[in-house]
Amino acid sequence: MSSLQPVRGTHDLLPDDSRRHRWVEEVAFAAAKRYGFGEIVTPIFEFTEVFSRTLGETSDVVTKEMYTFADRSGDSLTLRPEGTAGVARAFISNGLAQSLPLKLFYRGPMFRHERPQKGRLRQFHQVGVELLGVESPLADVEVIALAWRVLSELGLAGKVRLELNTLGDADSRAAYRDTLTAYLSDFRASLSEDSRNRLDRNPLRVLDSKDEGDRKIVEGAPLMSDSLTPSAREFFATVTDGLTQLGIPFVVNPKLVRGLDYYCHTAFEFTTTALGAQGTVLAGGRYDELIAQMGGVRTPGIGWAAGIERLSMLVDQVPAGVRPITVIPMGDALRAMAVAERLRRAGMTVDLGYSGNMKKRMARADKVNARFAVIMGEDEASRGAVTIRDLDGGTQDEVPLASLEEHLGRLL
RNA sequence: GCGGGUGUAGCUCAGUUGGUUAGAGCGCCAGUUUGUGGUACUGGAUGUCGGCGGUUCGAUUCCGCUCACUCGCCCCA
Repeated sequence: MSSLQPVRGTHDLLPDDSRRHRWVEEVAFAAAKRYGFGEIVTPIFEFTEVFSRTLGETSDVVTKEMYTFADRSGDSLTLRPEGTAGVARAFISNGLAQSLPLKLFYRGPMFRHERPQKGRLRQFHQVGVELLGVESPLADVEVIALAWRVLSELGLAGKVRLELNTLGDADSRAAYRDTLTAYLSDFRASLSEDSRNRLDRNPLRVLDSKDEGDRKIVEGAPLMSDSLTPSAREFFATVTDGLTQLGIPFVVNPKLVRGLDYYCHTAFEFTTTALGAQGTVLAGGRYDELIAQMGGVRTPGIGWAAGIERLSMLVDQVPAGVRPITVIPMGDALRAMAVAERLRRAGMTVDLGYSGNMKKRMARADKVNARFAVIMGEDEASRGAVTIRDLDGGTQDEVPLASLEEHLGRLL
């Protein structure tokens, strides 16, 4: 192992990648703000129990994917594998039950010790939202609408598909779990080994098994929708009606389940076929019992998270950045830097080479995609002037140095 | 964590049926043009042939291990 390689599953974002990454992040944040969300920034590590108690002791994330370590005082800490648990913890720590409903947006790195693949990293980045304190299914509709808005503004509306399901309330889930387990147990011997394990630990997961034999068995399985209590059924109907009224396309997938234990009622996923095995691009659901489970006052919540790397791979092109102005000195480089400073003070983006003759500096201007070059030659200097060259048109004009900002301002 | 594929210059890739100085295109640097770019032409630099070990007179080429990436499973954003 070479120590000059990045750690497995981590990645450097060079300026071009970074521009794309930030753009995705900013589009999401800007949309969230329009829906009334504010940003929350929580630590990237927490006490281990923040995650182990909320995500489910048996979930894969907790049992084998967390970066957990003892710090110098012996506390067990964990690099966050997802964002919701930390937001829930912050909600309790800060007594935010006083200010409901609460709309929070977050972004940043997450860590999971998985086997890396395309679209699956050990340090990856998410944007996400949480809406806390609203019992009504209208919250579900609005939060999904925001997700759809974000994806649309990233130009991905045609590339993703919204799948929706309900996991019901606690009573519905308990009832369904029983009937499903009873059904699957009859086929125990024919199930795949993975699914036999799932049957014991989290039977709902058998539903989305990819094993051929399992799928046949699952086809005949009882559906969640048959076990729903009347109120859970009505809740889900309001969500689907709401999405229909807002013109957001979706398909109900009765086999859609969630990996993390805290979900109930609405579960949804935006998926794509363009990323191989990593088809989920944005996913979320409702978690009414999470905060109570963590020891806070029972506060319903719903949210989603999206993987920035996965979104970035789907995005065709990001808007170009600002084109700079290049200042090219023929003689006194310090004088040029002073002029560059003047232009920057006036709000302009200015590139200034550090060396080279005129030809070199012009070539550099081209490479940084400069819009104009300000040429500071000795001839012009003697007249108190400077030349502005239009790099697209190839034309140039001499203007007084004193009014350079004004001239450039007109041209830009 | 399990199974398959790949690993040669900054990038994309060719090549060596095991044999002396390992190639192309793009990019980079310099020049044709000592005050003018994006084109063209000329020249130049750059590789522990992923790493370690083995077989061999000799390995970038064969074998083993390892690391990384990648595809599928698992899981998930």
